[in-house]
Amino acid sequence: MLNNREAGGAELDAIFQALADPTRRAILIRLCEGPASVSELAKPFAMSLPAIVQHLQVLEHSGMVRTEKIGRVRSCSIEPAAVRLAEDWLGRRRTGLERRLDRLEAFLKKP
Amino acid sequence: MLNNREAGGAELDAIFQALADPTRRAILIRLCEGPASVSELAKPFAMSLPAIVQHLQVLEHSGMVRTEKIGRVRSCSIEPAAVRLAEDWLGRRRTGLERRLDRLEAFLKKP
DNA sequence: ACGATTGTTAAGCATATACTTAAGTATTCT
DNA sequence: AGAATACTTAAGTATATGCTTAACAATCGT
Repeated sequence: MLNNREAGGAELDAIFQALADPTRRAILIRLCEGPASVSELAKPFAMSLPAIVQHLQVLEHSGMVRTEKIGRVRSCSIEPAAVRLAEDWLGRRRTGLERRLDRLEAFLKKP
Repeated sequence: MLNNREAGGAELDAIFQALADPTRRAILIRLCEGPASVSELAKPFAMSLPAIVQHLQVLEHSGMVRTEKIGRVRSCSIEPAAVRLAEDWLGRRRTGLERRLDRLEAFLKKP
């Protein structure tokens, strides 16, 4: 049987899982502008603060967000390396596909 | 409040959700090699056939896989456009981040 | 010290996910 | 026709997810 290492491992599980929710994607978009506190992040949403904290935990567990508590405020920032992990996985699929389509094209063009 | 259009919409929900499972990612990897039937796809896994069919339904709902039944066999193939949708979303985050880091760098280098 | 701010913890709930087994349907082969 | 193949459908189950409210810390400004 295939294990999940071949498909990219538990790290990608957590990353794509985190990306699968629109609230979490919106949080990531916001964090691309720069670090923010929990309540700053929560402000745009019609959702309780604990709900946002839970989303942040999912994002942190995925490695795409890092948080640090200073005094009473927790500062959240994005971790580009983890984001790139997901992008790279998709990129590898695409290049695999392109290779295959090139071979197909070459085959069809044979004299 | 932010709606999920700003975060990319329900289409991305389904795509990232589909990507969040290692079995489904392994199926996608296999489909990059070319189309396959349901039981061909199922063979590498220690899982019942209905379980694989359910994974395929998730993938199909995400738009990343297209299936067509011919006779008694259902042929599954990958849909590169949907895969690219996810990659592009991540790419936009990265370029946003890079722009920001460039601005930061420029600021730090000011005389 | 006191009150406001900022976040945390816990419990509960409704729905969704990832499977299973058992029984069915449609095709193809002989 | 009858048996084998390739799914399909249905029903059940265990765990995970996305929220909620209520009550509890910790820290900061005055």
